[in-house]
Amino acid sequence: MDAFELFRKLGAGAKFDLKRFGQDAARSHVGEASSNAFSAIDYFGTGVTSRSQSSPVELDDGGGDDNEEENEVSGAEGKRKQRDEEKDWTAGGPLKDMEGSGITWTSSLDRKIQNLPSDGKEKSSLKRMKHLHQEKVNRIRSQHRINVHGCDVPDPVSTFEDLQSEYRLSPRVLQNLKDAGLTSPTPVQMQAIPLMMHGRELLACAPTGSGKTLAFCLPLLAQLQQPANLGFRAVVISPTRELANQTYRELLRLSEGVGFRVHIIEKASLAAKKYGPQSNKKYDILVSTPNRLVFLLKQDPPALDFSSVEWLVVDESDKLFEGGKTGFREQLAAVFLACSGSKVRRAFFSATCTPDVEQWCRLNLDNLVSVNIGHRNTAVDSVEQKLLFVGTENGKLVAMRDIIKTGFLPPMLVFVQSIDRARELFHELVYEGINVEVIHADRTQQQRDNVVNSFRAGKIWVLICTALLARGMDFKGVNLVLNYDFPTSSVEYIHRIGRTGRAGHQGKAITFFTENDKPLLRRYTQISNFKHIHKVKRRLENKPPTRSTICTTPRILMKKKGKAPNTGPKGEKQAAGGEQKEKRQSQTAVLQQKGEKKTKGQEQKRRNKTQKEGGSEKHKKTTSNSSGAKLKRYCVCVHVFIV
DNA sequence: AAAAAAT
Repeated sequence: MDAFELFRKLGAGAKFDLKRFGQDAARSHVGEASSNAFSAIDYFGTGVTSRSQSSPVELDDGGGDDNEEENEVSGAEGKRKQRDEEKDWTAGGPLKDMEGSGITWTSSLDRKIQNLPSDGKEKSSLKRMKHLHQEKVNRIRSQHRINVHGCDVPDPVSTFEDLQSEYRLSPRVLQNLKDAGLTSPTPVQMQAIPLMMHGRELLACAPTGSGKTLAFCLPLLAQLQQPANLGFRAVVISPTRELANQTYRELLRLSEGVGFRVHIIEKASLAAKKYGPQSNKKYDILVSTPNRLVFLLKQDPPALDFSSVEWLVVDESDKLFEGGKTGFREQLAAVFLACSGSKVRRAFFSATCTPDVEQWCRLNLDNLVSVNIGHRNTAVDSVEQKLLFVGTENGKLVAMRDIIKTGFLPPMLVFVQSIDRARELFHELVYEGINVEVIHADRTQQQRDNVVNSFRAGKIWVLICTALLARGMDFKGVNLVLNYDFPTSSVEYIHRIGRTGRAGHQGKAITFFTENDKPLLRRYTQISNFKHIHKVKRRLENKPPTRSTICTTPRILMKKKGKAPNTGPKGEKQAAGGEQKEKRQSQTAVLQQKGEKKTKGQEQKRRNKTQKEGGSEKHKKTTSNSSGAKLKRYCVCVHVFIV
């Protein structure tokens, strides 16, 4: 097996994480179950939801990746019920209308059947038609690798137009879809949209870049129908502000001309006035990270009213279910509690799903439907994955410079493990004459926003980032994801490389690994023979080295964490600033060597602009060295690929 | 294990 093959395994997760992480997750929550506020029974047993709990349906995801879980349905009773329910929906049995939704689930075929005269002979032929219809539905599902589990599952929709005819999606929204260049639904959209339109609670698991955002945004718009002055009727929760913002923008785009009021909380302090209970202006849809919601809900009186929420969407649900002292889990629980309305429905979406999340959904959601697209917890095959042995930390830098020098097609995302390492790598690369930026949670929101915008605009070629950007972010045309630091789990790996190869496009991912990462790699892949990987190492070592350039580097990269004692955040920043200043001069020197002369006037102009944008000057200075035009030139003159 | 998340 060569490195490539090995990596396939890593990404495709054959033996990779499923059981291991499943067990880990289960283990880490054992102690919590009784005390954690999110513990299902404590939490929802308090009569917060008045819905009748249908008996849990055994969910067999077919992947066999949750075998270690105890089966919740015990005894013959449960089994029988499950069989009955399955029989019901696979036979395409008649369905109840959703209360109050006014939407009939009945398919067009069923309507036809109802309209026909019903003597005995007709009936039997109709039965046959129904059977054929069900076969067709099954074919569509298997063709798109849609796996559903649950009872009374509506048919998937094959076109967006069907959403208009069957679910009264506004024509304007349909037009907005078309304007955005979206012509037909992706598999997760085909199945999840009808489900949400029927008010069904669901857990949807679909690969990165497969259109999950649209899969919940469309039904929100379609089901809320039109703006109402009721306060928030739908809430979407995301793990990062960047993702929340992206979802918000998506909702704005889709609802353009429909008059929905979509909102995102920018500053919690301003939030209360804007749409607190006493405010006149009522928004329909809210997108936010959870903690600021908790903050607002906790105020006395609460600055937020979630009593009219009809839909609560939890994006990246496995992330938001992370427990522990500092995890999101408790925050999520508080938000759930605040949605006190009787008709609140919940939907969970993610590319990866832990048994933990699934079990919670199974126990707590009303008549859960679980949708899985393809195999669970796998990397998308539209990403060409490569694994590169670089020996040591220094080797990473060598290989990184090699990639930059040999040529690559920007933009590229570079993932590192920690904020410190992000800073360090940025300092290393700032002088390479490329457009590099860095983003992590320690930067100001203004800086973060600027970086994301510039990256979207193609002004940044290399963006160094932490896990902040690992999930959900949809940057069009990221050509390469570089895992500079080895990901700490398969789940993280899947999300990171999922920033490329989206929406059917091709992408590339390279992952560096060192001697130190081997145990991790071995653990993930259960591979003990590194013979072939050493070959890769040799190849790298035989390359005409760019070694002369690394002599300035090790000091920083080898630096141990927790280095300077008693430097608070402030002291640290100042120190970094000083360092930066010093280095900026040397950078200028490099640039001039390369013939990138700039007049003083230009320089000043740029600086002013930078300051107006509120970006950090040190960063902006490097990125603004190059405009879009220069980027193009770069793309042309460097040859496309690497490694 | 680290990152992210309110003011």
